[in-house]
Amino acid sequence: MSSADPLNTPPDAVKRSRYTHRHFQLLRQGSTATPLRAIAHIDLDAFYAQCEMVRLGTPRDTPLAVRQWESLIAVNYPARPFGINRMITAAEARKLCPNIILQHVATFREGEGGRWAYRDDSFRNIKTDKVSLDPYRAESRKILKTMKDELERWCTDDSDDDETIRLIQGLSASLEKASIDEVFIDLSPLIYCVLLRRYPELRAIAKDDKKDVELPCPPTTALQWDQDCLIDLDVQESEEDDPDWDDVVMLVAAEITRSVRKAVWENLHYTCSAGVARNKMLAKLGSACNKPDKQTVVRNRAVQNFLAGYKFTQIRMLGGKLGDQITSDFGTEQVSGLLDVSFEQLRAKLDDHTATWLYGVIRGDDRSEVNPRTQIKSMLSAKSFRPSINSVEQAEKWLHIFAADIYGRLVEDGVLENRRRPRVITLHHRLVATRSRQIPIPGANTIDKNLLFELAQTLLRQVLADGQAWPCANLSLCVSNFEDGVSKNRAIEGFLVRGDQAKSLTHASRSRDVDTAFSKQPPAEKKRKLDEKSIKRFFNQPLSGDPVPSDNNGCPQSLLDETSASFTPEGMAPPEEHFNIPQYTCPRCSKSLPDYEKEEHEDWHFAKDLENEERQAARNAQPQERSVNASRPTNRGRGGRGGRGKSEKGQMRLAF
DNA sequence: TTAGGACAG
DNA sequence: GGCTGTCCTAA
Repeated sequence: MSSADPLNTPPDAVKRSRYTHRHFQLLRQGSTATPLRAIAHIDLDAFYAQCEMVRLGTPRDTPLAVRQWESLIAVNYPARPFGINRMITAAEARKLCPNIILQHVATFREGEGGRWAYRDDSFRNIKTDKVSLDPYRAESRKILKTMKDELERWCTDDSDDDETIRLIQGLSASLEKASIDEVFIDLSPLIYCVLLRRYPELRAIAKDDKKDVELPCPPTTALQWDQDCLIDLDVQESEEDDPDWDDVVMLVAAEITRSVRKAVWENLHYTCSAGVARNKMLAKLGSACNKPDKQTVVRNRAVQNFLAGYKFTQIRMLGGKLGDQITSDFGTEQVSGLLDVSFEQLRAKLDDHTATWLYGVIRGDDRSEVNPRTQIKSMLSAKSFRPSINSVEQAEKWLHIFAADIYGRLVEDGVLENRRRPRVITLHHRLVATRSRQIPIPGANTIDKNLLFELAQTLLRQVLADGQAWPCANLSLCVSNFEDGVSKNRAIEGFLVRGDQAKSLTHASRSRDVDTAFSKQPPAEKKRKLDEKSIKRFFNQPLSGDPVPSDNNGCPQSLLDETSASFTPEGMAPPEEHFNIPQYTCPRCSKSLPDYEKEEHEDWHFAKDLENEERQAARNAQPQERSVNASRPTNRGRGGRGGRGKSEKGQMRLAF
């Protein structure tokens, strides 16, 4: 796309953008297909170390590391010049930097209730204490909440006129918690808002039906990049060229990202680094480029240059066995080395999906969605034994601690209020190889420490009966398969009965939470023995040079069409525009509806998504259709259903 | 549904 | 290396 040569433009022609009205409109729903998409990856700098600095009030320039037994699990930036990293021991760190603060993580201790505490002597008590990462989980929730609030601020502006309000109503950025210290944010809908406000010429065409007409060029000849780290442009590109809309998009994305980082700093005193780019893969690589406390922008015109410098094993999903196999198959670890390999050659060694994905990803094409997941799907409490333990009594002592740990976390998650509860409990046991046993958690019982312990005990007995159990090197207890509590199910069922098409889906809403239901993958055809299937979560859409969208989330091209009758829920849409009542524009299908029908309409989308999900699963013989696509709009729908107070309240509490 | 593995931070 | 967490697949 960056190879389009502006010099080919006839000198007397009006200069047009390379991007069309359609590309711009697709920003609105965060389509993966638009080249104007913008994703941020934000990564907390040495997160556990920062948590301890905040908790202890440590000056910013003081070296500090977080200790877990004799290991270091996080090292702050001031400590790094001393040669301290996560590979060395606490004793070695002390030698390298006598003044370093070595803060041990909080621990549970046998016989001291189910509460963790920071203890001066925990590192001497590896045999009786169990690590607790709860303080970091709590800080992570606060940070996410702060980020979410700041993003929310970009959605509304007091100076917005009615027209703008109508166009941007209901839009928000989706935020994916990728781990305890990382998030992905799909900034596309926010950028749509900002561009509409700042460039009235775009507003004028928002209603235009000539979607494939190029946009006018941005009314600027130079962008102010002085606050960000920029990746250099590809060789054939020049900073002297006038910016196009994708450059403007990146500039706004960087501005929003900066404001999110600023909010986290000002409210909570955490620094973070960020990458801004057109997709998750590039954003993630970008965030690691300038640390700490900086952000890096990978413009579209810099992508080839940026990627050429990487080993492909640094790209997500290629850091393991698959990356190793590719390295040996093609005799190179470099992205640039793989660029010389033809698609046919890739296909000769890899299955079609992997080959297609790899071919795209090393060229900067990644269509994976930002999945607005915030709820945790499993909780695990684990302990490694060195030396190994050798008796049921010892094992059960740990089961008590695991049960207390998990119970405490479940309480924070809302078990007491019946919002969510796990349905399965699993015990993992490791000798040399690892073995596990799982059983359902009886739905009739109230979950408490005792129940968890007794179930764990049952599992332990099964494992013991199963074969050799001692010595045991590692034991862990995990609860998973969460289901939503009654309040939420009632909400779901309440609207499921209105739509005939959704009736068959009742079980889906009952049996798993929304996130799980929509991230399920259809089975695919047989693969090579090497497990390369996990890669499929990146195959969202067939790769194609054609940027025209082919969303398969349930309202395909009709997203932009006024004639989306076939997707209209019976009796829900007004037959015509009602100009004198407040209108709501659905961010999913751009349909205008009276405000009072907003909830029902969103519920309908939700039900439709469930249905599509089912259909996708049934249609698994078609490898190009990935159900991953169904997840984002659905979850977006969830976020938008704030009017349905009960479910949303539960989610907020759970998430943050 | 169950058990186990890959991958990541 | 220890402790999490997510997603996927074979049976």
